[in-house]
Order: sequence, then C-alpha cells, then structure tokens
Amino acid sequence: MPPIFALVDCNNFYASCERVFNPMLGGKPIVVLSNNDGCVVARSNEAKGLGIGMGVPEFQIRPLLRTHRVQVLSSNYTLYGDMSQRVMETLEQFCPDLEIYSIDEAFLSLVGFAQRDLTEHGRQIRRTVKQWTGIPVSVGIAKTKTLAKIANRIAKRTPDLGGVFDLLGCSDLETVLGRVAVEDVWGIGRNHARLLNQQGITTALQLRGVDDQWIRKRMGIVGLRLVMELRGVSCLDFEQCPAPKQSLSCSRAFGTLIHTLAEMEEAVSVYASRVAEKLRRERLAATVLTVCLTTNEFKEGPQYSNALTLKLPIVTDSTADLIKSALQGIRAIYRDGYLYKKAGVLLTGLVPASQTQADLFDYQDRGKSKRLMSALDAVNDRWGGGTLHYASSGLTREWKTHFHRRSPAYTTHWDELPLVQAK
DNA sequence: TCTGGGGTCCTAGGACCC
DNA sequence: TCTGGGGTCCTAGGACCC
Repeated sequence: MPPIFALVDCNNFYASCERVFNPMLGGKPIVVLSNNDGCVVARSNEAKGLGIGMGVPEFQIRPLLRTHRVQVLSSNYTLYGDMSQRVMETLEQFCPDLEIYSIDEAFLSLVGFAQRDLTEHGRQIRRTVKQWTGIPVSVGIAKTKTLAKIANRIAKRTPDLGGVFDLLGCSDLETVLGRVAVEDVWGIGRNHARLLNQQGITTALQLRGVDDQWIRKRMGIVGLRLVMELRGVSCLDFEQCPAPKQSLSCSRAFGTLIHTLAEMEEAVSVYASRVAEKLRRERLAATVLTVCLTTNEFKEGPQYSNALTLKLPIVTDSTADLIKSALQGIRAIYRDGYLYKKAGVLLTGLVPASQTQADLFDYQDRGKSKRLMSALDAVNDRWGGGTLHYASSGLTREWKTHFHRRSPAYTTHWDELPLVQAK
C-alpha cells in the first residue's frame, strides 16, 4: 500500500507554551530568546508581523521590541520539553505509528485511514491536541514527507483551511507547487537556493521538473531524493523507532568571558557532566571524546579556537571518566592571553551501554562506578540538575549562562506550579 | 554591553592493504 | 620520458534541519 504521511507541527511552539500558562500573553507579540538571552529563537504571529526575523540578535532589535511592547522571554526548555511530551502522547492516541521528528513536530502514518475523510481526521487531531494541551497545531497530509511539509506550511499560512491541508485530495497540485518558493522546500538551504535561483529555478514546481542527471551532479543523492519526493515518489521512510544516536554534545556560550584556565576547567567539567547524564539516559557509552573552545568571533581582539579529539582509555558512561578526559583535552589546547566565549564537549563512537566489554587492564571497580552514577542521577532527578556534582565543576560558576527573563517551570517543579485563584 | 545549541547525512581525499 | 587497481576505513568539511 502506498504510504500516506501527516505532518503535525505545533504553531510557534515555544511562544505557544508560554501562552498556555500565562493567558496575559494572548494576542500580544512574543519572542523567546536563546541562551544568554542572545538571539530570537521563537516568535508569535504578532511578532512575525512586526518583521522580527528568526535568529536575530536581541540587542539589534531592542528599540523595536520596546516600541511595540513585545513580550520578551528567556527560553525555558524544561517547560517546552514537558509540553512536547504531552503533545506527542496525545498524538499517539490517534495513531500509534508516530515518528517524533523534533520537539514540535511528528509524522503520522495514515495508511490505515485512507478510506476516511483525511481532512476531517486532521481537524479532529488538531481540536484534541488544543483541548488536551493548549497547544495549537497544523496538519499537512501528502504522499511523501517532503510534500507533507509543504502541505503543513500552507495549512499554517491559510486561515481559511482551518489548520489542515490535504494534498492527496488537491485537484491542482501544479498550481500549489508553483506558489511555493524553492527556498521554502524542506532540504533546500541558503546555498542550494542560490544555486537553483542562478539556474532560473525559483519554485517547487520547477524543481520537480529538473533533469535527474543534473540534480544528481549538483546536489548529490540528497538532491535527487528531494526531487523524487516532490514528484510523489516516497524516498524518506517512516521511521517509528528512532535510530541510535551517533553523537551527543554539550556546548555553551558563557555568560561572561573566561580568561583563566581554572574557570575553563570548571566550565568543561560541567559540560562533561551534562553530556554524561544524557549518555546514561540514552543507555549508551562513549569511546571517543572531543573538547573545543573558542573566543568571541564577533568581537575585536585576538581570536583563537581549537578542538582536540581523544580516544577514551575505556568505553565508559561514567561522569568521572569523562570529566577526566575532558580536562586532559582542554589543558592541552588552552592558551593564555585570550578571552574565551564558548566551550563544548562532544561524545562519539557511541555503543550500547549493555554491550561494553570489560577491559582486561581496567582495575576500576565498574560495579561501584555504576552504583555511584545511579545514585547521582537519582538525586539530581529528584532535587534538580546539578544538586550533586563533582568538585571540579566549581562552586561559584561566575561564567554560567544566564536567563534573565525565564518563566517558571510550571509543569515540572512543585514550587512553581501555576496557581488558580477562586473568585 | 549585547550574536544559541544540538543534531544528521553525504562527499572527497588520504592512508593503507592486498 | 611514461603512472596499477580496487577496496576499505577514517576524517574533515559542507550542507541542512529544528
């Protein structure tokens, strides 16, 4: 049976999450900022209407924000992660064949629903998600993932459609694709858009009609697959079980610039701890670790960035082992005389934790380390991340990332639950 | 003063082996 | 004058996504 994809995508997800718990934000322009309140990472429709672009640095639009009384919020990933889970659980009720594609979107396989009115089915999904979670979503339905993305985009931008657009039932696909700019097609980024425009290809319809050999040569197998998808030939499969992770990382810009090795060691130690926690949550272990650091590229002054990749002495998921190697790496590449803006720790060569082989020359008591990590994770789960940490991560953390305008953890912290006042 | 973070896949080129 | 060829593995860099 040919596949049918529905793409369910939350509208302005982070801004919508904030609105669920703060109704005062309804109808107002909202922006959500990245770490250190640096760049705009989410905008409500009203903010988009003011011409605020995605990824714009906050300081550049400060006057505009003030003039239009835009509500400015720091990002609250604890809240968004929890709301995402609620949305996905709701979607699962409709369709157990769910591919969670990102924090705010999922593909559903509708093959079994082909006999039904798909548009009505989509509307029901939409109503239920809104009612159960408070989050508005749009639904795009089509024969391929790429076309479902396009359908979703149209659903989102055309109020008359009621949030759902079914390209399968569309009688005039050519007209629809003719109105989609090539740079808005999923998988076409800035560079490919420039290349295509130079060839006079400016719409999805034109892209659909390009020569196979040409696209294969200029955009590789990825480009050819994309064109096939536009033609309605499904090349990107539905992936219900997420593929095992290839890498895990933690990198962050500092709240204030760092100029001593001691501070850098603290930061790298914290990042190694974070990534170790992620590793254990995924039930994986690492064999390779990379550390990196960099100065502020936007600022005048001497620039330096470097990275070092180490093969870990043993396959491990232990925070202590990872901190040890990360510190060894950072000491090797740290140079005095620079103001550092950012550092990171990346783990690769990941293997399932259960399959780690005991090393003949590993004299550590692995059982003890495992019990220690379980206790560490249990305490931090219960009392909040970082409650229990290694001494190398420091106590002052003056360099730490800041979030000056963060909303409360409404759904995940007892002390921050929203209160409802009875009249 | 002030510019995010975390991922994926593909490709080309070099090293190495037989 | 006068080059071997083919396979595999690894890495760095590019492009893209949310």
